[in-house]
Amino acid sequence: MTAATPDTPEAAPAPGSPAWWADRPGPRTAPRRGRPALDTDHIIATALRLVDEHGAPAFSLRTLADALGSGTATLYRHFAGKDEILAHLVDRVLGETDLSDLDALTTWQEVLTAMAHRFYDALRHHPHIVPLFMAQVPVGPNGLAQRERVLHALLAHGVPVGLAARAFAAVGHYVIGFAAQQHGPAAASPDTAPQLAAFYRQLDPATYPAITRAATALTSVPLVEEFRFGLGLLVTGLERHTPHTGKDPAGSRA
Amino acid sequence: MTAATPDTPEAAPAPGSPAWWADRPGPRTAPRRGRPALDTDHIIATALRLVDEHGAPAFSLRTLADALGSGTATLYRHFAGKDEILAHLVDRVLGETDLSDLDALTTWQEVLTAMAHRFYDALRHHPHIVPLFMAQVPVGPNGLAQRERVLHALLAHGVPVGLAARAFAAVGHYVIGFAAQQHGPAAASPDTAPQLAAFYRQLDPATYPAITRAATALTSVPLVEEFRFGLGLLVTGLERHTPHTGKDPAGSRA
DNA sequence: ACCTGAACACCGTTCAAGT
DNA sequence: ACCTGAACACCGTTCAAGT
Repeated sequence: MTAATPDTPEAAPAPGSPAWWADRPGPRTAPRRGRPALDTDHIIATALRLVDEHGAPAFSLRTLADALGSGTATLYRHFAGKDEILAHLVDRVLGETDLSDLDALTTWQEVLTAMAHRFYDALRHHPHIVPLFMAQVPVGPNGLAQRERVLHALLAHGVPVGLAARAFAAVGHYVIGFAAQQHGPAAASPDTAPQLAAFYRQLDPATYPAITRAATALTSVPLVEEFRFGLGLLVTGLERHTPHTGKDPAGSRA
Repeated sequence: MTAATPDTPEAAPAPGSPAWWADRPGPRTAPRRGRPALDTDHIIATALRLVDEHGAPAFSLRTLADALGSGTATLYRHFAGKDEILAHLVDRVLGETDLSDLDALTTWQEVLTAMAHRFYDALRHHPHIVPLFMAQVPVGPNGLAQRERVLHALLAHGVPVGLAARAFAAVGHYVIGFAAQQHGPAAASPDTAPQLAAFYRQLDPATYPAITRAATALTSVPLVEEFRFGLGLLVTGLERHTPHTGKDPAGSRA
């Protein structure tokens, strides 16, 4: 906050927002002396387990406190409220994605594709968390670390910096949108595609001719194949914007 | 439910799910005789206004009933519960997008681009609704009508049916992902991009060199421009998959 | 000093009592 | 027959009272 935004009251930044994360202490781990009754990491890990097992609607501070053998008031000694706990859940899920080997890949296309698939896998592992990714760019410590790694790898492969940033954003949006609609919490079964196809085919072909045609044609296309397809579109489109593909062993200016 | 899914209890389909919409009465408008104290459309319109004005967290059946001059119990005579009302909200927002002129466009590229921009505009008008698009494919009556129109237009321009379905899905996922992260309810200001850029630039360049480089390079890129960029990637990528572009007046085999 | 039971003002949902 | 006030079992959050 240097000088801009003069008349905004900005009473308190919303948990999960950039301004809020900016006020957090860094990635240091043990801020409290002695042994607090409850460990912050332990709280978040338990919360994630509860959401994974019983779904977000069943998650409450009371169930969390019960699982920890504590009371709800105790949670407020570690977090400002429920929203803050949820923001930490999002960042923890992002932290489960290992992108440390991204620099070893040989083309920027592989970097983007690997990043998309691993992010997608993390979201698939925690379908009930997906809605929490809505509504803001995840800029917690883990989210920042991942973003840094991907951008670094793209830049290392000669992708112009503006293109790298927009490519990261476009792929990220695609992955979140895909995971949300195909693996969201409302999907009781691990694979809703067959149900959706059945629903489309059951529609009246007279009123929905194109939908029913498409549904029949799409029978038995695995979800991961559809994911790969859309991702391939983005990568292919990006190749048109790069000075050279990055695959070519002979640099353009060597 | 013909024969499959033998051991699933499937007590009641979740509101908004395909199975749930399948049980809804069609788009007929006046199912009740006489004049009910509360009109269904009026309830949804009021609910949408409340969510738009005060945000989803502040929306409750009690505030809705108050705005209608009624009691919460009365709402249960029109809807099974809050989730059902929210599912109708999603479909109503989709209904605000006018796609009736899609057939007049001359290329499938224009069809996809127009569809994406109009869908995006609808979501921008109702940022608090965006999270509700998570977790399921919107298959309410309006959602189906839009899907039918777009698929029809794509097929009319010679796009193979399998490609049309996957193109629709990929673009839809991209739009939802973009709108969710850039215009979600947590974004108090109408344009969070400057805030995000400021946040990135304030980071320590030593620990986040790539992010800070990218943030500086991306200063003053309008959001709509970034949206257009990712959308262009998808359309460009799709052109590689089509037998002929549909723009070229001379067919590839004439 | 640190923790927390119990209360507060809500919430979605139900149902017996009203008309 | 239709509607709904009032209750039910929750929720996130707070704070005075405990140790």
